[in-house]
Amino acid sequence: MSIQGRRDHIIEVAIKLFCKHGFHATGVDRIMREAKVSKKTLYNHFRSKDELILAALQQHDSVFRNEFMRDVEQLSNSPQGRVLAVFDAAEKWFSDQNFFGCMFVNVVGEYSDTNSPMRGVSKSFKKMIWRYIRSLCVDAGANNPETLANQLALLFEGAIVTAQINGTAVSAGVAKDVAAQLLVADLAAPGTTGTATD
Amino acid sequence: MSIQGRRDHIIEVAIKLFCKHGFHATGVDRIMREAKVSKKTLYNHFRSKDELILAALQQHDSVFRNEFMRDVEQLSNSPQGRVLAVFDAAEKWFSDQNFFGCMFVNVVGEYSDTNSPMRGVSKSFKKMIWRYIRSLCVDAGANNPETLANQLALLFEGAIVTAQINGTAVSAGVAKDVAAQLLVADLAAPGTTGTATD
DNA sequence: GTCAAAGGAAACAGATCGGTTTACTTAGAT
DNA sequence: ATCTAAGTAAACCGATCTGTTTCCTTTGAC
Repeated sequence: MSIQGRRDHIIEVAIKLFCKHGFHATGVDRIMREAKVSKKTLYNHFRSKDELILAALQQHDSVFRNEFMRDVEQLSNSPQGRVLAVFDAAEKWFSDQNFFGCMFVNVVGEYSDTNSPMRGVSKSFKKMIWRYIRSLCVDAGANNPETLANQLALLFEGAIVTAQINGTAVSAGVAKDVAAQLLVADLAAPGTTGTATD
Repeated sequence: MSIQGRRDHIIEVAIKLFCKHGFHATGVDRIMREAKVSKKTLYNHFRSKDELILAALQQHDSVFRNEFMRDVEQLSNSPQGRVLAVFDAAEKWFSDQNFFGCMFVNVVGEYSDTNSPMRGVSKSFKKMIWRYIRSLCVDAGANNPETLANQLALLFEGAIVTAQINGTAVSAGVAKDVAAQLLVADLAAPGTTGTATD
């Protein structure tokens, strides 16, 4: 296996374990055992467990972003339909066998220090999601895309956590219903300027 | 100090540490040190760390429930105002120096086993919140209190997580705006029967 | 074929983990 | 005053934690 492929494999295994068991509960020994890699190799690729966590978060950001956007765009072709398709993509995500909530929410629960690099990655991930939703709102012709994106992002977040705790994907449908109401309300509304929440 | 008071004091310290640093990251040594209690005493009150975690969750459930409901009821006197006051109480909560997100969301991120007692406590906490919101909706004369409660609970959850990640309380205001729209829409709607999401 | 870089297995280090035990002290009810 | 229940401090247990080191094998470029 190539050197980069090995590194990616370690990260992939780490992501799975971090999502399932959390960050402090997942030891380096377990990651190397399940990745079938020696400890020396792991520490040759990552200077510390914290750096591996950061690399895992960044990789997950990239992978999730691509898969999620692809799903949304495949689920609907109309601009307004895509705004709502966010919640269909969410439902698919929640239904996955390996859904354990949002990795970026989970990491923030274990690292409360505001200056922690993990929190920085989480914030930027959520901002990326918000920008994506906003772009969908703009494409849909929203009068207040920023405000609408704030609202939809909140629904999205709530649906994730609710699905995680209750172990069902139905929250995605609830969120989608609200999203549809908010979208039609916005399209009928006068164009006042909204602001971002972050 | 009374025997019950000592037990409560340990739990209180444990809650603070679990919220701030997470569950796996908080060792019993640190809890006993900060509670100024010997290890023998701690294990005299709790058979294991897991039992202490459970006791902390249950205690937090009770304390939070009472404080939150009191806040909501103090923030508004009208039935419809109280539905929205949920988000004013949330804003107050998010603004607290010691706000580190929802303890019940955080614990689920560290214990993914569906049969874990921690997850059971989390589910029942969220169900309690949902029932409270529903009762407020009923009092407000909602046509579809169950559906409306599903929607408002989702917004509530989203506001919590967003406040936790971004470190600001503005998400409460966003959620409140949406809640107001949903409430007026419900009051103007025909009475179809909704269902719970859990 | 040779040589260097990388990997594997395992021992090792020092700290911390959850949890038990020992020996001694305190406080309260009788 | 006495006796018991509960407390403390600290040693101790085996396991696990992150991270390093040693020694030996593999592999790929030249």
